[in-house]
Amino acid sequence: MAGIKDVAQEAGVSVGTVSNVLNGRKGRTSTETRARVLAAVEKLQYTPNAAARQLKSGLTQTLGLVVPSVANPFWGAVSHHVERAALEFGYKVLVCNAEREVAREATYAEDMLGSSIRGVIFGSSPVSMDHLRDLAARGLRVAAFDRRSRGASGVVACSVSIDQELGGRFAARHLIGLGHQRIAFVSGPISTSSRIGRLAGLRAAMEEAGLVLEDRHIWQGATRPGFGDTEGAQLGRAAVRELLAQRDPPTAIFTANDMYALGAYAGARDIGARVPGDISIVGFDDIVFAEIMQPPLTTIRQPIGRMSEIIVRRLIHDLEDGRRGDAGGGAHVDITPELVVRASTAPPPDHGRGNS
Amino acid sequence: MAGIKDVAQEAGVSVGTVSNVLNGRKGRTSTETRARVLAAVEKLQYTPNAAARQLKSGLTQTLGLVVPSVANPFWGAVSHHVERAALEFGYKVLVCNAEREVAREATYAEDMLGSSIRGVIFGSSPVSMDHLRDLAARGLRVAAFDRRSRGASGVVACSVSIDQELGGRFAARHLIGLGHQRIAFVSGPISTSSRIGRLAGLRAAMEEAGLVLEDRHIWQGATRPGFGDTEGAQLGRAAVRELLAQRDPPTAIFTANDMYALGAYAGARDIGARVPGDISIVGFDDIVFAEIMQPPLTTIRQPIGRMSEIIVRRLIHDLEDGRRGDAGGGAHVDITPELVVRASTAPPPDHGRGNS
DNA sequence: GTGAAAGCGCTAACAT
DNA sequence: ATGTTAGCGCTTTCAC
Repeated sequence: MAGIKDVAQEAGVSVGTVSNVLNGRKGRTSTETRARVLAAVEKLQYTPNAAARQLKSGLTQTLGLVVPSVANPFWGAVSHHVERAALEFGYKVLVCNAEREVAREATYAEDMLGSSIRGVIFGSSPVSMDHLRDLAARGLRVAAFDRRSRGASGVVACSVSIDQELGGRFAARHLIGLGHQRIAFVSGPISTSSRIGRLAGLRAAMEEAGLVLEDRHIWQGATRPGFGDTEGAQLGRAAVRELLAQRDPPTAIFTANDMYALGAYAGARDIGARVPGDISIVGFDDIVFAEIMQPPLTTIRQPIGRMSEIIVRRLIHDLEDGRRGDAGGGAHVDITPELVVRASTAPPPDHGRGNS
Repeated sequence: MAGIKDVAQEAGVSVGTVSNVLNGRKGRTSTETRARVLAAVEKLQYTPNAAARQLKSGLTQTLGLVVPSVANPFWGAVSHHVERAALEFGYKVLVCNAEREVAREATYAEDMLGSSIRGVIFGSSPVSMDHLRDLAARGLRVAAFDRRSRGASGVVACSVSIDQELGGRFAARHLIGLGHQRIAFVSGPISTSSRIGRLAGLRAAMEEAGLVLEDRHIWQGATRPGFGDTEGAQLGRAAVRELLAQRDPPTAIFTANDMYALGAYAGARDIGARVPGDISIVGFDDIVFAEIMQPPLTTIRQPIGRMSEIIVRRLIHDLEDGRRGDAGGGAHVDITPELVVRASTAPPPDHGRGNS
């Protein structure tokens, strides 16, 4: 591995000069020297050592992104958009897959601190606020994606999310408008603000319509460790089977994300129920597969391209302003979600016979 | 950010001692000193600076993983498994998303070289062998996943892949056994060894059965830059529409991966063709969605858990043995793929009327 | 315009 | 058992 010294020697100049042509202001080296240095760099296949560079300068042009599960294409898409947005500012992004395990999230955060990464975007996940507070106290700029910075002002530098509750309302109103009265909520652990919000929206809209969301219709699956890839789909599948086995089964299901919804399709098929004939399903996120599924899934879309851009811009701005503490502390941007009606929803089977 | 000096001062010892208790052999510090140091670390929330540490030691416990597209859950799953396998050896993995762009792949590789990452696993993608050769020459250990190290012995330290051609044969034989005679191949650019191999297997099996794979049945979509997330699905969708519009349309389609197959479902639906009634579809990879789709997709499974483990183990072993050059140069492990028959395949529509 | 030299935070010899 | 010190490869004043 060639070092800067080798380059300097090869070009017959000092290391300082090499460093200058490589990243000092333009006017500080003669065209001729510069050419010689560049030639040497080329010849020696020199790659600057990032560790040394950042040790000296103390900062990295890298953002961390912690996502709960790469198995969910929603987060794959988020990674993609965040990466793209960061690139425009000359930043790289280090994507960490926490697999919805708090311990891994913590480990990664620790690593980042040690890697001079100064800004991290957390995707919705079960990490505790205390933990984030701790990180923030140690100098890490924390941003939240798809997760509200509730309460903890000063901890989260900025956050973006859609209005989760509104998303829940959109789904509920659509279903209620179709004539559904017994709507179930299917989710993994309801412990993130996004899931809590979605459920709250569903409940609120139902109550406004004079309906009640029964406890037995809130299906909350446990995340089994190592469930990995198939988690969401498996959970959704199991949920439908159990829900439809009830005495007074729901006629519609609203799921915490599209993965559960897709799994719900499989569950419905398992027991011979048709979507949307026997059971209507509304998902959340609008992942690529939503449109391709048969029937195409009605879902709540999150404009992740825009959201990614906003969070990246804010975080970097915040980082480079360098002002600690209160500055933009807790600035939250709320985005309006969008209901995408496709073919997984229809009036309930008994519609027009027993109701209204 | 507290440094090792602060800790030393707080604990009333020297930096060397702190370093020792943090990572020197156990016996070299008194229990009492160790306790004081640890207390100081705790109090100051000290996090060792990774840059400095690796600058000194010269090596990182980090592997790079370059995947062609996080939008394809197959690669999401691979990331997951590689990460898990690496963790067992105490390694982290830096996942890079090349988006099937050679330039990005190159940029990432450059970064890794600069970050003291010494081993990188490349997922199948269109990078040129020359480029890899260059990286290898500069000291990076290169491993290939799902891509054969054809020709270039000495460049790729190790590689794992399924026997692509055999996979193609499995798909073809299944289809031929069902009575299909006109089988199409749907893919993006056929430029990776994996795709080339799959196509070759299809062709070989057809020829063995006395069938011919017509050129017009090889649908090779161009990857449009920025097509991003939906690339595969979109391509598959367009392919089916075009293929079925031909005068003598294929009765079955074998796709280069499941994403294309899923898109193909949508394309079939667009033109009112039923799967498998009017057109049979066989995918490749067996991503989570394959089972959930309606109808469940017949596909060729790659045992990625096992493959990830093998490649990680080999790469790390190779890295730690430190022997340059010939050592295990080009060691390739071939895994047998598996045909998973589900419901997207059936005899061709005219079966029993015009044939055999 | 270019060279010399002082560290960045840490580890590993080497003293004590 | 602990302290001292010399760098790792680079950037960056500061002289020349």
